[in-house]
Amino acid sequence: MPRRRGDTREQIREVALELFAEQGYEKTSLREIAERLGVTKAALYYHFKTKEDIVTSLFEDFKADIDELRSWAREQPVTPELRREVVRRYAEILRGAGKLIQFMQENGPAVREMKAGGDARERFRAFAEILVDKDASLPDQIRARLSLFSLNLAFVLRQEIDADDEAVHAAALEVALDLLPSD
Amino acid sequence: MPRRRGDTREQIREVALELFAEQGYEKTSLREIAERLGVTKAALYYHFKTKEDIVTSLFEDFKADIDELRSWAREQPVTPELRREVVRRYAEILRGAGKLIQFMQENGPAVREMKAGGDARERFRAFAEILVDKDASLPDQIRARLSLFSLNLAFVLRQEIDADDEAVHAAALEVALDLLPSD
DNA sequence: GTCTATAGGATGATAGAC
DNA sequence: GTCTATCATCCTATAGAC
Repeated sequence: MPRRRGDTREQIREVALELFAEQGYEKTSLREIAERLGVTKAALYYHFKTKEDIVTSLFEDFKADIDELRSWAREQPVTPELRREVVRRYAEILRGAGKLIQFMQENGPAVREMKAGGDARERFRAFAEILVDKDASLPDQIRARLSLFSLNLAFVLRQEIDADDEAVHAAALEVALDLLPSD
Repeated sequence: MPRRRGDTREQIREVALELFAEQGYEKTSLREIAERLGVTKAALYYHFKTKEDIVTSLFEDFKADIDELRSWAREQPVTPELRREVVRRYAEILRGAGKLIQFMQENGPAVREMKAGGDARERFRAFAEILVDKDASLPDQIRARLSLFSLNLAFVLRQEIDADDEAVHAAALEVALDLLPSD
């Protein structure tokens, strides 16, 4: 059965993300990705210039979503309600990006060294500055970071807590909103 | 200048932890560790049977501290004050283990596959069950996990927030205590 | 677009001399 | 305890045929 035209690139992305999230970036070889797809390594190199290029491609949609949210937020006056809305929208973006978040979360050293990873971390950092005043107390600074983190963490906790994804997600969002400065 | 007797094993541990935390487990080769110490790879293999064995050794003190805290906690009646005290003592244990925590945190896939790593994660999981009732609400479940996590996270945030380590640590502890169920 | 074949190198680990 | 030398295996990446 032949692969449908234009499908291969997308299939590489899917399999790569799956493996990167599951067993890590370094431990996942291009040979393994190719084998799962029933092609050779050389075929991968036709679609992506390097291994890192696959990661870059994986981050693209996520980066675009985050940038859109950030530029929207920049146009609004900073109020407690804006902050809550930013967290809600951020949570919505994360929903579709579970494996990417897990990959980012659990492959710090590898991600840090890649351009796309550094960009994503920088975006994450920039969000914290929307959620809390620069001169807020240290505990509030930490709470704001933890708020974003609680959403990321939901993906890890789902495996540990016995409850369905929808419920965990809703609960994580509730916790995240509680962690914002009350002003 | 000759190395002092019995020092080499300890020096290997120090350099390895430094590199594992900084650039990741997989990206750190035994050659690199040996080079930093001015010895050869073969010398490393005299002190440790495998690369994973170095990690096992790194986790040993931490595991002992955690086990002691857990068995102490088991003998106490579960009250809100016990929970707060457990978090305080956990925070104290983490203080001396910054790089190990960072390594654990940022090398999920590698750590997960190693016996010592799995043990450490299991201990972490077990702590959550002391901090919150099994039948507590889902948000409270998440908050309890996030409480422990906030302490871990302090080590990462120190680099990002402009404040001295002592202050960040104290603030992280305050946030952690706030996240416990109020009962 | 996908293949075979291979370059060029690093890696974890071991054997055996000193 | 530390060394030299080596093994077997894996890796990313490329050249060139089909």
